[in-house]
Parts: sequence; C-alpha cells; structure tokens
Amino acid sequence: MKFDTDIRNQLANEVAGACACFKVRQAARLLTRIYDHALKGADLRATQFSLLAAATVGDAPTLSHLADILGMERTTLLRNLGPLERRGLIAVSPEGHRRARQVTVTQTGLQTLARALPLWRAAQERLRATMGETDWLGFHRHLGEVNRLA
Amino acid sequence: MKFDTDIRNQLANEVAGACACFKVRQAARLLTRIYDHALKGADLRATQFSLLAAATVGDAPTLSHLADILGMERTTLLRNLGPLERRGLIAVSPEGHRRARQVTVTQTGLQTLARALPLWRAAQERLRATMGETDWLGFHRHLGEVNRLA
DNA sequence: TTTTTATATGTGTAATTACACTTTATGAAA
DNA sequence: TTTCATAAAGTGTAATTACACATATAAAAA
Repeated sequence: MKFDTDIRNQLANEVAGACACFKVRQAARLLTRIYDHALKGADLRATQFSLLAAATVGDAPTLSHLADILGMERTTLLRNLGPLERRGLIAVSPEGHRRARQVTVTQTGLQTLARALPLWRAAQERLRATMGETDWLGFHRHLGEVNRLA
Repeated sequence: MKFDTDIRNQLANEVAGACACFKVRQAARLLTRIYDHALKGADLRATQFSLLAAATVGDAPTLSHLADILGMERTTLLRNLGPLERRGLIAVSPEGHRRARQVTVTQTGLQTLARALPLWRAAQERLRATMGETDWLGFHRHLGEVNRLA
C-alpha cells in the first residue's frame, strides 16, 4: 500500500474535517476546559457539577438509574462518584433491594451546588453570547438529536 | 439554603437539558463508543485513528504543531502518542531545533491506517444514515462553529 | 425445591484528558 | 559575554471513560 504526500494530506483533512467522533470530542475538550475554569470558584469540575445536579433528581436514584439518566457507563459513573463521596458532597446508601445502592446529595453537596449555580449560569450566558442565539439553539438541538440515538 | 424536591428536580432538568458542556460530553461518549466498536477490526480506538490520520499531514509535524491541529493539550497529545509509539505505529524523532520533536507515521502505521479507513468510512455512513442528511450536515456545521471558538 | 435467568453492583486494567510544575535549548538584549 | 525572555518538551498527579470479568441478590421456571 503506497501513500504519497498528497493522499496523506487528503486523508488527514478528510478525517479532521468530516469525522463526527473527532469533532465532537474536540468540542467536548474545549467546552470542558471552559466550564472547568468557570466552576473553579466552587471547586468543582464540569462533570462533577453535572453529576451533583443530576443526583438531586427525584428520590435518591440508584447507581444504574443515574448512569442511565446521564448516558454514562455504569462503571464510569461509579468511578466519578468517588471524588464527590470522598469530599462528602454525596453519600451512597448500603445495598438494598437486589443490591441496589442509592445516591443522595448531602447538605454540604447542596451548599456546593448553590455556590456553583451562578458560576455555571454565567458560563452558559457567556457561551451563548459568543455563539449567538441561533447557533446556541441549533447546537443544542443537534446534540439532543444525537443523544437520543443512545 | 433550602432545596425542596421541586426545586431540585427543576435544577436537575435545567442542567441535564440545557448545559452545553454536559450534552456535548454525553454525545462524545456515545460517538466514541460507536466508533471504538467500529474500529475494533483494526485494533484502534477512535482517538488513535484520529491521531494517526492527523500525523500523516505535511512533513512530520512537531508535537506542539500536532496538538494545535487537533485542538488537544500538548501534554494530552504526548500521553496519547504513547500507546501508538509502543505499538510501532508512529515514531518520534530526537530533539531538533529548540528541542522540537517530529512525529512520523511508520510503514506499520500506514498499513494499520489502511485497514482502519474502510471501517471508519462505514461507521460514518451508518451514522449519517441514522441521523439523516440534514441533521448530519447541521451537526457538523455546529461542531465546526464551536471548534472555531478555540 | 433446585435451577436458571435477570438485576445490580464491584474490580482490574488501560486509554484519554489536563493542570501545575520542571527542564532544556535558542535568540535577543544588556 | 552574561542575562533574560521565548519556545519546546517532559513529569507528577488526579479525574474521566469504559471494556472484560467477577460477585451477589431476587424472581421465575423447571
């Protein structure tokens, strides 16, 4: 198999320009850096903020249920809860029906969430302003479409 | 600070439904699983495929240049090249001008890339078909917009 | 009742990501 | 020439992601 320089450049451009996976990962890296930075004042990473907010839903969701809501591998969720649990922001119940364990946000967790909320809203607003309302809405719509494929 | 159940549900829904960072990360996880699976036949992860393809561009890009192209932290790129280098798919030159090191794709790397290309193209086509042409194009357009913010 | 199946969680391992900090080489300025 | 600023890379540490595999519980079927 021969790859001259032209073909290789074409290939590199095709992948970088047209690969949905590459581009969405690149966007995720960028937005994560932005939101991580914005949430520093609450000492939370972007993912941790999402987890904390999602865990407040309903009546203490189980690990599997929470993973399902978040579109996250169950084992990934379990690892991601570790740092939050070590800091006392959440608590995981002992095993219940069919080994099920439930996640609850502690008082400290709720306080942290309260500190993080205005920082997150500000980050959202800044990004929305930078992108413009049309692109902001379109971006969200397309992300929703993709995530519904799961 | 008091959080009753209604407010907490509102919060969870607001973040899960409107957070650009959360949604783009969710989409990245989903597409990564899909592309990782599709590329298994070439024994490449999605990220490794992107790296390999990007490294074929031009005349042996430096580490920093490659990181810039990929919108990836330099240190992240360095770590990600590790597995590819250990498998002999790429080679990194010794330090040159101002410590610069250049990345080249080996013959083995090019062969692996050749095996991966049809798998990647098939994955692209499947996703495009599932999403529909309009959403596929719109999704790409919006990802392009976001990535240009970097 | 025993066996099987479905549900739910935990662990080993490895890749991906990135900040903070350090080290080294080159060029410019004093 | 010495000093200082710039460019490039490497390391420590920790979080995020997920597959493969193991374990434990409860319900259903044989």
